[in-house]
Amino acid sequence: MTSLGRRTILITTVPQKPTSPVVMEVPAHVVEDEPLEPGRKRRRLTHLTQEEKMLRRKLKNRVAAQTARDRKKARMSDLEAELNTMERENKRLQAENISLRQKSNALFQENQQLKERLGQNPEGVVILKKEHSSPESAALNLPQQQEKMIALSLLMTHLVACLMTWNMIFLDCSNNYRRKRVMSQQKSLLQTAHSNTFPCKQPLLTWWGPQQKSWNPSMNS
DNA sequence: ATTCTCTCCGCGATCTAATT
DNA sequence: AATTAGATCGCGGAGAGAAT
Repeated sequence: MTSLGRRTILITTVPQKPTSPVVMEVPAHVVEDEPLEPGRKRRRLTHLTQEEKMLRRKLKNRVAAQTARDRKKARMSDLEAELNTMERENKRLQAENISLRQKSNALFQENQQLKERLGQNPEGVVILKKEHSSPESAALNLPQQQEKMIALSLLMTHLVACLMTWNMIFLDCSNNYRRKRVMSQQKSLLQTAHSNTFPCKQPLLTWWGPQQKSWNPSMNS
């Protein structure tokens, strides 16, 4: 226990709105806590009267309520920042997806044209006849076997390119799907911030504290 | 001037977990 | 099991600013 003098406690939590701050006269020994003994989490208040306990309770509750509000505000602020970041990323990925689809279509068209020029049948078997040899190879006087090899390697290159492009699109789509699911989880978290039936078993966010950007509690000192 | 909306705050009730 | 300190929730009052 410390001094027995009375102390004026001035509580102003919102500096920009200093409307009628609560001024209370509280005996110092009611609110001034000595450090807890090691291992102990709660202090005994046997040295206080019932009235002092009520007073202390009100004061502590007031501070706790303000702390809880600050904590909630910080959580919401962090969630909103994260939501904005994810929305921007989603837009970027959608644009990239469109661009990749366009490239894939262009490559597919080019591949079709090359197949037609080579006289390929639907099963993919190349039928090269002497009268179908290209004017380019005729001009270069390339042997028919050599022309066949070039045509085959061109075909293979384009097929591999098509395959890679489609693979990229598939991966991109699945990534987008995963991101959308995370975003919807975040939104539902915003809506049920204080619900007891929290849907995620593994919390996505770290707990409120000095490690967060928005840590700026307007605590009563 | 009055009404409406938003934000902040304090309080009582209730819940949770530590302590006796 | 009962008690109790601390945390959280929901409500209502007060003030500020916008809308009418």
